[in-house]
Amino acid sequence: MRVQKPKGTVDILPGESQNWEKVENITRSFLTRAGYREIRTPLFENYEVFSRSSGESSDIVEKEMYDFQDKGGRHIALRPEGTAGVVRAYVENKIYGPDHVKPFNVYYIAATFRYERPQAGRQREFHQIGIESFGSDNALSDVQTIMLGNDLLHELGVKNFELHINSLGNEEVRKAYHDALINYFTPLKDKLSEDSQRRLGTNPLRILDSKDERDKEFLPDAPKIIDYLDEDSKAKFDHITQMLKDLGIDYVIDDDLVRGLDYYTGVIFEFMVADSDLWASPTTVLGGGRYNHLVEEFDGPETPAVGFGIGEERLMLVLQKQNPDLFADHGIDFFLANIGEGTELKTIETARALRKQGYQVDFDVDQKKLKNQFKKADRLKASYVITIGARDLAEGVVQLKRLSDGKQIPVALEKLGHMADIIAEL
RNA sequence: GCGGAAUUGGUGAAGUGGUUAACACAUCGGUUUGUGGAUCCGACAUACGUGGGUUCGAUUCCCACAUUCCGCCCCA
Repeated sequence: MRVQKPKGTVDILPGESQNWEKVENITRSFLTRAGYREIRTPLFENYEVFSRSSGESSDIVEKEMYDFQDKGGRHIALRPEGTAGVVRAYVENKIYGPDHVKPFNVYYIAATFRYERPQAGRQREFHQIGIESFGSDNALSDVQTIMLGNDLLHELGVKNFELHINSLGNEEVRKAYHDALINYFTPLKDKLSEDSQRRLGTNPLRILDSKDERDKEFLPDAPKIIDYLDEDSKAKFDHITQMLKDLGIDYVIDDDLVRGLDYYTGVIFEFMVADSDLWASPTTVLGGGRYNHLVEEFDGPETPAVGFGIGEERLMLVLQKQNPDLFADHGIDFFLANIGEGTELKTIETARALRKQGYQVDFDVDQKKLKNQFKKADRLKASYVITIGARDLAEGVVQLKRLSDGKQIPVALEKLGHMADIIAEL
């Protein structure tokens, strides 16, 4: 049988997988220090969990969802984003109850699925790193969320990202702004690109984001969301941006910033990376915002919330380019080479003992010639080779050799239990 | 969903309608058996994404499909 992975999926093989581990370990450590704990929710949910929260008319729901009927006739969907499932879990487990400390802060690193045409940094199965904070509407929680995104990217070594932020208001504000955009663009309809003529009917906000020159000339005079915000939203947005300024976090206010999901209600933001070697136009690596009504949508109590999601594949692309040192391959600590009668057992015993001391140790299970064993040690990028030979063994020693400079010393068998000391002497 | 390009061994690749598919790297074996990253010698594609067609004959021409990549839509 000739097998092939499904379109838009990838195998992450050894060599690559350790890079992911590295990024994920740094991320987990970072978020744990910030008081976020991991949540794991199902890979699939009832279809409605995603269709209702993301917006029935959003592209994600209309054409990108992996959904199917299971054998029990249930309409199931693979998660196309992380937030909805977490909100569902929050409500279903009654985490809004008094037993839980508020805000309730969680993170996840999870596989996510969208039926799309694959491209660089876009797959059908991909991974999102996300955080969500439930229970506070204070600007501090918005600022902290943005700050964590900023600091995490810095800690990982992303160099040239730009933070774009904007504010969407409540339901009424969005409605009024939506209408204003339609009123503005409708008379211009014939001059707009085909895509934007279509957007006028589906999602006029997206016209603001158009890359088509025919559209761009009309954008500067288009209505700005900021002029439609209510006083509270405006004051809060100012408060947030002021704090970012005080924290030394650079940002640009981006009137044209819109996000693909319907549930955002307040501040929204994207961290974008411009790298022409990677993408033709600046690409979002991290995006998020405030969503104060989603919990209610799931029949939970009124609960403000804010969060973000990182596209892990895109993050990896950027890091491999901008911080390759992070992925340096250091190889193993010891390779055990053995030669002569009766050295096999001593070899595997020594491997066991050294591993117990915390070292990465390997040896040649195929027992090839000494020369081949050394070659294998080189291939494994071993720092040291310990040669266990029958002649030496009779005298109670093994040979320890540092491969970088070839220096070799005999080591008494009894001392193998204290490898750190021996290496210090070498 | 729309438009474009690509598809030869483990890797990078050259190449032609017709008897041995170049070259390089890597790998494996050897260079007389206790020490590597050097040199030298040798081995290594039943076959050129899959299926069909044209042809006496196709890896080379045509068609379809698949996958990958690029741009758009959209998004992480």
